[in-house]
Amino acid sequence: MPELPEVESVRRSLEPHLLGATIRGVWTLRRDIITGPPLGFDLLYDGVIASIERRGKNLAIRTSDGRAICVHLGMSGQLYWVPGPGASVHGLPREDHVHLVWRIEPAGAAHDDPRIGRMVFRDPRRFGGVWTFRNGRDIEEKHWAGLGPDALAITTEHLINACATTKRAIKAVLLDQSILAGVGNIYADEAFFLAKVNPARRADKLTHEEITRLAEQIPRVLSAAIDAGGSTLRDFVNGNGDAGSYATAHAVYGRGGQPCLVCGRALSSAVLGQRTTVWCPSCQPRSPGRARRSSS
DNA sequence: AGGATAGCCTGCGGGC
DNA sequence: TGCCCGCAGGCTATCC
Repeated sequence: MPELPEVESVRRSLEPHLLGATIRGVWTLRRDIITGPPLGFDLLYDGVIASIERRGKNLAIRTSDGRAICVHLGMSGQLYWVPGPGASVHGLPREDHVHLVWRIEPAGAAHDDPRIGRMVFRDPRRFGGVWTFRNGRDIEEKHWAGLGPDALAITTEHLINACATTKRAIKAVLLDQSILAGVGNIYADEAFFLAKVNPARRADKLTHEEITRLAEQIPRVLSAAIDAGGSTLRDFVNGNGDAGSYATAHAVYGRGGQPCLVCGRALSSAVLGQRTTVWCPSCQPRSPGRARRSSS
């Protein structure tokens, strides 16, 4: 469930705790969520954190000596800060499904400095994971090489080109991280509604006007969701344990059968691109340019 | 080769 | 109350 806005909320909330601080301890409670060398060294032990970056739904944490890790939250992953000194899972608010813990101290901290804390990776469903890189450049050059541009930086031209060469439904195209990185099921449906585009339409049959509207609405809805701290449906929290409020703004996601907020007609729901998809049959007609009745 | 599909995994809600 | 089933979903592997 964490999509671009949720991952960005995590990034922003962790950044002040991490930058310039040193990793003084690493506890691996579940090794099989790690891809790559799994030693403490590979998980940035003794490194000074230089940056925490995001591309699509991925996070990269880099140390000043060139090491780096990539964190992906999958759908139930959490990366959060627990203030205060402590080791491993001892004293954590939730100890189930915790897979990795880092002890982090800011520069020059005394042993009881309140800025000391732990960063915790927790992932009940284990669709997420951590990738280690002794050479941090391998993240862009290898691990992220197959990702499309970040969805916040989408251009109309890029989307037009991507749509021209595929017969897939536009919904499947937006979910394809090699075309655009960061959009998942929630924000895809929201962007389709705002752009008045039917998600089942074949990508190569879309008009330039429709693609232009999508290219405008995708970053718009993502930015609005970031400003709200993301969407919390069940258990998403940012790095400080705070829920996001954007779920209250969802116009279509999770609202199948309920009235369209614009026209009042019942929203349709169907599986498309392997994902439950919700849209308004009146506001997002199958034929562009003219709204008409259609069977749900 | 592009595109569709199965599988990974746990928690939760609905139905009985 | 308790059990079983279906569903949720990002991504990879595999099949067609």
